[in-house]
Amino acid sequence: MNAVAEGKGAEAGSRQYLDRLRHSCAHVMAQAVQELYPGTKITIGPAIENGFYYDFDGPHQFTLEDLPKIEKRMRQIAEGNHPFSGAEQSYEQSRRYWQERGEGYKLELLEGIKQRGERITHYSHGAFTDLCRGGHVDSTKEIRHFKLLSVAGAYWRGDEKNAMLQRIYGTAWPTKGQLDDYLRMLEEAKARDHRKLGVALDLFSVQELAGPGLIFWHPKGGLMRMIMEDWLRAEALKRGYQMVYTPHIANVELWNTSGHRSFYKDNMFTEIEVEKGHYQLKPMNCPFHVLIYKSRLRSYRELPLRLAELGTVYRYERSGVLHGLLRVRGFTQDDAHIFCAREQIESEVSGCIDFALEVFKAFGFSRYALEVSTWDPAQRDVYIGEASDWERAQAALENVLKERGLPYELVPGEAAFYGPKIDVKLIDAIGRSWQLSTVQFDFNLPRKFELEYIAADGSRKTPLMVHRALYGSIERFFGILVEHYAGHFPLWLSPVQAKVLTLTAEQEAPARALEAKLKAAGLRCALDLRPEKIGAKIRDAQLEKIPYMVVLGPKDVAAGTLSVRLGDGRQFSGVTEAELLERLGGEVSRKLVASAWGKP
RNA sequence: GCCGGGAUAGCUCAACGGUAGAGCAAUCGCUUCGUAAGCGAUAGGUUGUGGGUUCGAAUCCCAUUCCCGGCUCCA
Repeated sequence: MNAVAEGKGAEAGSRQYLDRLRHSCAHVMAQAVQELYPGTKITIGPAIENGFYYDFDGPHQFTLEDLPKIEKRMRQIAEGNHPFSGAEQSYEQSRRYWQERGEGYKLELLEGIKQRGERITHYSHGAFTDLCRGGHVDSTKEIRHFKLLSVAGAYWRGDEKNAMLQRIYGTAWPTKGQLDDYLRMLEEAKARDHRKLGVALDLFSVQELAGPGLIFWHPKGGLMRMIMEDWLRAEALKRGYQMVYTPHIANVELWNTSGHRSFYKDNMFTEIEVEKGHYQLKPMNCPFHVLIYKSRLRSYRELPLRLAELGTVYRYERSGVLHGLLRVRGFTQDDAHIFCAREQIESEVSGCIDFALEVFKAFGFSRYALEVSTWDPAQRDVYIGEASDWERAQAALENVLKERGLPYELVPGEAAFYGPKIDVKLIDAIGRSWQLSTVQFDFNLPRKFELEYIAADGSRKTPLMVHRALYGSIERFFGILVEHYAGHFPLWLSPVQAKVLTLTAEQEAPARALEAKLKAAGLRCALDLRPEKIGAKIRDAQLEKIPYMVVLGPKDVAAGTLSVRLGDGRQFSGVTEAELLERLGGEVSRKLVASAWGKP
């Protein structure tokens, strides 16, 4: 047996070290599980984004209650200070080893390794050995700060035709501080969960009687959505988009022409029969915008033609994947399709990126990650369209980002079959990333629908089509906003911007007058006249996450000024009505979150 | 769809084979009070739904709907 050297150049805390630590932790977990639950078969146990998992198959059905026991055993193993060591094996050696132990999944993996002609290595620590390509820490004693998090089902090799395995997830970090930070982040994420806040703030609901994945926007959520839509429409018009409306269903012939009936069939709701026609709910808006384009002969002078719509689409999603507002069956896309000439693609893509950055800024996202998904030239046949168009479009996508100095990741082979794209992942307030905005080329539909325009030289040409969505889905974007702000929305989005709280019944008249003035100034204002103590009124307003609380008591009325409390608890006294109005108005127009306002 | 876990008052939860309860919210009174919960009363439930076991089911069994954690997929 030849010892295998591990590449351990990377320093502690690096991505490589984290992966090694977590993967090592997975090995230790596999050992603990096999000791505690004899007869459990091991499969694979990789490091992932923030931790690791191991998939098992066995007679014992794992539950959350098992985790502390497994953790305890893991600690004992880790403290044993067992070095990790690897050794190359012959195929025969390895096969015998796993056969003796009845580890069928390992034998299957071994066959794969053999077929690919890769080295077969076994890695061990203490009494435990795994078929593994390596990547471990030096010793189990480095594994100290970890926690098992959850149990879940997972298909062997991710294929639903295969056996369902049991997966245990965990997280591991080099220091206690990092582990605690991560666990705190998970707690924080739980507290901000848009599904919880959606109920607490009365924003939206899902109704069992209506069906899963269908969203009911309540008055407060609906108002916020309206503000988001109005703002986006106004921005779109400024940028030369033209708003359109299209139907929610269309004859199946449309979907046959577009190709959706073949490549998107599994995600479409089934047919509705009406008289002699068959119709289907739209899963995408694209073909509708294409039909508007095609409604008459187009000239190069009209290009770029930017058609935008807040288009509601319906997609059949399998019941198990639905998730609050983030994954639903009916949702509204801020969809636009830009029809342009080849020489216009760079400026159009640039305009889309510009618009996207404006959206992020407006909603307080300062961090994002960009991905350019290109084709895999080795698989030429799976893609539609001319190679020259692909190359040109991909170059345009990259050039725009380069010119702006925006860092991006190139992901070859990730393009849709109909065109390359830029995806934007937003990073929210607690560091999680969300895929939202997308700018995609579509080489399919212009061809399928035989789109054309008359060029300057009188010839007929096929336009290029760029599909772009910035919010992506209003439902999803809204859900992310709720979590990003933890329900403390900036003033321009807050359903109730200010609430006037009276101390005693004496202040009713001045409070009503103040409310009227704020409303006249276009602010969304509420009034709390209940005969409750001020502390109770403050508490209720805080729980509603109202950004401005205006307290009106006898002293304020006598002085002719107001006492203002901000959502973050800061208080200001002696504020005049004019100051309050100016402050609120300025904050709304500049889309700021409540910030410094002199000294309390 | 699949694996696992759930569903009790508007919300958060208790009761786990023997008459279904609490806090908050709601309603009605009293209290007029200075920055996160004043006091009292009232009302609110075919325990998600349908079936079964049992003298007796929120509790045990089966089916079903929806929700949650994942797999897969994605806006």
